[in-house]
Amino acid sequence: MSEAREVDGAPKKAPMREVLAKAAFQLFLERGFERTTVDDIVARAGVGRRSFFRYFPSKEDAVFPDHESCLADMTGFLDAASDERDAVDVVCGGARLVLRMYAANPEFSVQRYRLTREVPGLRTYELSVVRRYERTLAGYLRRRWDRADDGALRAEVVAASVVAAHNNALRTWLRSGGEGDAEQAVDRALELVRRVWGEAEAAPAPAATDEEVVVMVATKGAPMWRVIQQVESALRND
Amino acid sequence: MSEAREVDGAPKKAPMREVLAKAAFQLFLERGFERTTVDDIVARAGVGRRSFFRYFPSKEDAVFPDHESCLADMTGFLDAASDERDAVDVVCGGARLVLRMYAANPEFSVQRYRLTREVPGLRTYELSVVRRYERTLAGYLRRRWDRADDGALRAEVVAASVVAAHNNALRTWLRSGGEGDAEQAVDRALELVRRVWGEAEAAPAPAATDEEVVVMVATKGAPMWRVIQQVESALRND
DNA sequence: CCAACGTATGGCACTCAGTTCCCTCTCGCA
DNA sequence: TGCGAGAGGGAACTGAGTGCCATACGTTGG
Repeated sequence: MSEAREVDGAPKKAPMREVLAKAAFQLFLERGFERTTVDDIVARAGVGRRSFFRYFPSKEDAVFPDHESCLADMTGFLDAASDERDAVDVVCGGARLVLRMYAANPEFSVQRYRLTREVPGLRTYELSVVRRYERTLAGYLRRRWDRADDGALRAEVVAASVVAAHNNALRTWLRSGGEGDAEQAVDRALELVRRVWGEAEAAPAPAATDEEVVVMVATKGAPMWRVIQQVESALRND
Repeated sequence: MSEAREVDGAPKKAPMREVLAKAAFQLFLERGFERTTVDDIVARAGVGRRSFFRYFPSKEDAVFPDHESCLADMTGFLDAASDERDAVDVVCGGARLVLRMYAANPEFSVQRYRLTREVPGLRTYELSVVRRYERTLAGYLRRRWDRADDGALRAEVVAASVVAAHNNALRTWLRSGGEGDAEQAVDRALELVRRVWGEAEAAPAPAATDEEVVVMVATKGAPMWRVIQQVESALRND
């Protein structure tokens, strides 16, 4: 279907930024990223070459037109989060925002994923984007854990873990061609991180007083992460 | 002191790659990275422009001349590691290799750090280098955890955690100007990861049979990472 | 001693990303 | 009608990176 609907009388001229992004992406799919020049893009979009760089600081930016606003969303989300909530939960919520952006346009996301996998320059660019998300999450955690021992260290490790878990689930979903429930897959991956680093339990913990204790027994050779699972299920079971 | 020693009779002509790297780094410190052109570098090195790109695929590569060999070292280290060892321990050992490369030339590392901080292009490039280390570590863990539940996910999360912990300690050391014991600082940071994700205990566990059990008691509201500390000290205390 | 050959290097010209500077068009407003 | 601002167009420039070929040097073989 055509994307230029004129429901409201006057034909809305599509904003130049979107025209450029669409023309660029088409060409990238047709000829590949490196074999497409900026001149090709502006020729197809029917605009001047200078205009491209007014809307995208680099050719790579045209492949990720929506990350800038998503980063702003994440910043707003973290700023608005209550300090009562478990900091790790909040950060996982921030990661979910990114996922939702990908899941909103499955076919576009999958095509872009395939493109990015094959072009080293795009992989590098994507890294710098991901890094900004990670630094945003780490900054939030550092503020929350200001006074804690090794707060800064833990903040960076947890932020990296959340990003890695998110990306693992996201990439699995993208590789599958966008089949299945991406959000559920990411939640499952993030659960691994929350179980290890979260301060509070996922369960609402209805009337548990601080006096309550839990006793657990483990065999001495058990792997730590399995012990953690046991501890967690024991703590959750109220 | 001069670096062209002639101990063995014939004056050894320094290899072109090092001549170029040295000339490039000098100029980057004097004028900054972006205000230095490749022509400037080859002029100072006294060689042809084409030779620069024979030894460095890009201008950025001249800032990180030793990462390629360090990555090869890490790959060799992981390939040679015994499968008996705790996989997380092995990966931490791999990260230590990188640190030792930085610690071998403190003043160079510190100057390069300051340069990298200020130049976005170099930051991005460094990201892609770090990513290759991370993927190497994750690949090792994935092989080790092939048959485990969520092996691939855990591999990526642990690799990201190790890299984040390493980088946190490394950057703290670099910011300090290279004072203090970098290796000790990194070990301390990696300990946080090992405590959470390591399968075995650091202690040799002399004659502990699998029948031995440990009992621990925790208050119900305690943060998970603190519970882990308790479990770990209980398990260690044999 | 010379020829043939592989390798290391220099030089030149080209493509293309990204920038600078300036021009034109249009729209809103006085 | 005039005018200022902002969006877009376009020529020219810088500099990274590549392709192609010429040159120099050391080595091997006759």
